[in-house]
Amino acid sequence: MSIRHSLLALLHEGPRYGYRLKSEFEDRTGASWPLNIGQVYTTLDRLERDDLVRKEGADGEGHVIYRITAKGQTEVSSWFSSPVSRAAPPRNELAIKLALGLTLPGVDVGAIIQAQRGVSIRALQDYTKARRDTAAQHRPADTARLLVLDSLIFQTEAEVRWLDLCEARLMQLANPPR
Amino acid sequence: MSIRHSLLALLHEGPRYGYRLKSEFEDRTGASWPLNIGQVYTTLDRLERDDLVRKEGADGEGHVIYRITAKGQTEVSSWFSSPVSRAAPPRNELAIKLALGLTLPGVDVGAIIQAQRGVSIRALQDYTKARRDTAAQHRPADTARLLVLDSLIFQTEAEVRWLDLCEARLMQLANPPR
DNA sequence: ACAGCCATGTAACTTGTTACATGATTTT
DNA sequence: AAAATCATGTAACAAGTTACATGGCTGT
Repeated sequence: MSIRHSLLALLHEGPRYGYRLKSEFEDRTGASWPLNIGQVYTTLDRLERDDLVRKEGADGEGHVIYRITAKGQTEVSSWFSSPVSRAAPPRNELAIKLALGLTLPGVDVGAIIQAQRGVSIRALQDYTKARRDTAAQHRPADTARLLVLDSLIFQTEAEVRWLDLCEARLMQLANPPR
Repeated sequence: MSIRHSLLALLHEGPRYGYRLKSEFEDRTGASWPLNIGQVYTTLDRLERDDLVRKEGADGEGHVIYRITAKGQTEVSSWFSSPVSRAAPPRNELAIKLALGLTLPGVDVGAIIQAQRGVSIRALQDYTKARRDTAAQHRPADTARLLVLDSLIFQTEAEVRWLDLCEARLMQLANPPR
């Protein structure tokens, strides 16, 4: 539901055409989450189907403009005002992999942890570099991109620390304290 | 692809029937990620379609048994031996919401942050309680469940700290340093 | 008798993803 | 002249989710 709501939120600011929605989304969230342009058009079709936006012919330059409806505005407001539910957190593929690997014979969990730590630390460096390269202006879009990068950095740091903990717990399992 | 691979991984240990796969998955990952039983059967159908498992009539008790194929075993091995890619991290709905909210007029980002912090801290308490209640035996399945809870705890802690940072950055934006 | 778990499935649906086709305009 | 970007769309598909239907078996 992220893309759906994101496009709707951007349309809340004013009528836009598809390609511009893609640009604006990426401008605000950075290159971390690229948005396939095809996805934009299919999502717009579905938003229109659900009466959240209306397709309007063409503007001066011949662009196909979409305008948010009253129902769409209600939807955006309720999206922004309701917190992201932590009742059913998204499945964490890494955690699942380690948890299952631990209980299955013939899986070298230690090797998985080490390989993953390498990947995560490299990702962390990339994010940190991207963060340095992001203009520290005080334009909202810059701040937005910084926040997204910070979020990825925090998440990845937590992942690395979790991997360390897993490794420690793994040793406990190998040498169980009597 | 998580569920697909999880079921395949469990079948790697030996032939199973659908309902048992659900139980074993939840036994190892805890109640954090419930697995809808319907999902198990549809996923098994698709695994069979892709020649990763084979449906075998019935065992002694009349259960519909699935057995992993050679192709399936290859798939499981490559899943366990390849790290989770951080090249295209899953979209973080919370980060998107804040980033967009920051650039849009009429969105009270401060309120979002506070509401979200409340939700996250409550989730953190629930996870911590669940962790205390989880048997600290040295059975692999217990360790697995502990690791999953630790993962959720680490992630949520990181989220709370990130929210604090967002709040601080928000004030900077409101009172830009000359 | 009733609730709850065990057990198997189907149908309809959602979001998201990719590949493809097409063409105009702009930059190198 | 060629490459890149702007711009719109369609078709096919994947994974995941829910609701529904069905029935046996077990414990209270």
